[in-house]
Amino acid sequence: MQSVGSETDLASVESIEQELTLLVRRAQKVHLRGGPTEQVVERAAYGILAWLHDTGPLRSSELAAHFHLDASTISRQVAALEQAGLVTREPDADDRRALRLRLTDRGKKVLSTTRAERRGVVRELLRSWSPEDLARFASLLAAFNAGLDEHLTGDPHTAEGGQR
Amino acid sequence: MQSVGSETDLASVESIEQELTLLVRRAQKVHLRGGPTEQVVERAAYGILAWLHDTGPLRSSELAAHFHLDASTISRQVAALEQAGLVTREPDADDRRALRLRLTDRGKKVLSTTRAERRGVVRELLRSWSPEDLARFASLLAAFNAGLDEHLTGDPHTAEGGQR
DNA sequence: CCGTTATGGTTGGTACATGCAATCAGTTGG
DNA sequence: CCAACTGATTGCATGTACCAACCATAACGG
Repeated sequence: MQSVGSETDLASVESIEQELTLLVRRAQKVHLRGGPTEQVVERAAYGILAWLHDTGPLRSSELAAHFHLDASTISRQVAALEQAGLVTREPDADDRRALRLRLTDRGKKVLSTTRAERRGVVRELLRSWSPEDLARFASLLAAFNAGLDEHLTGDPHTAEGGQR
Repeated sequence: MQSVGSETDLASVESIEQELTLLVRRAQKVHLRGGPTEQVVERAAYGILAWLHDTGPLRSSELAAHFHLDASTISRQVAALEQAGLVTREPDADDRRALRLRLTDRGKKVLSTTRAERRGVVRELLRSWSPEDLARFASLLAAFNAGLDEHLTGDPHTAEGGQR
């Protein structure tokens, strides 16, 4: 048998599964205001603003692919963001069905304050961590996300218990 | 000043915040059936079953405290679990207002298959990781969760940007 | 040129997750 | 015994998400 995985590995996997379950449940509560006088940015909207900011104008479909969400979900969230004046939907010259989403100045400002606040919470949470652990955690999280992305992108069934 | 945090640390924090945002969004999709012929266990219900199994009979309020959720949320989810025959609500002898929640045999069976399936996905996702990284990720996640727990338990406001 | 099929996006309907406010029942301490 | 408290449930509102149906435009094939 090729690299069975020691008992220790299994214990790690079990522990990771457990902690992830808890994390996903609890982390949603760390939901923040867009700043002192700013409007609230929905948890879902924050991710969109951030990704739009970091990667430039995108189409709805590209956002949906990034988050592995249904197009309709993105559509509604984007509609809300536009309503709030945080993004604009410009017709795409190349394809008149499509729209390019772009942050407004207001959107950039709201993202910036919200992001600062969220980073502040994370920094506070990790206040006592060593720089090495911080760096490790960052890189392990990124690796995990990459694996998750692949898992969700590829065949959505291969990764079962084993046989089947 | 005490350990200002180097630029590298800041970059790690930013990266961690980013990855967590994505993780929380994406990880919810890894939602599984309770087994081949078993009923579906809601994402929320899985956590309850698992915690109940691992720590023995609990009250609703204790579950709510563990997950940092409102009592009403737990109440509904527990009602659904009872409906499905996965847990029982036994009157508590000490306090007749309270109920002790206990897994049924069926609940244990469903948990066991669901958990196996989830662990299978995680194992698959982490297939290529070194044992060291697995162990590190497990322990860092646990530490992060502990910090999160503390943050949510304690004053829900102290962890702002910094001064204030 | 049209049909046919494919693609980008929106809208209707539905389900789950969650919080707050109100309520009920039982407990505790004057 | 009454007041204040606590465990739990229920009503109501909101956010997140999916699927199915739909509209508009594109891309192809006669």
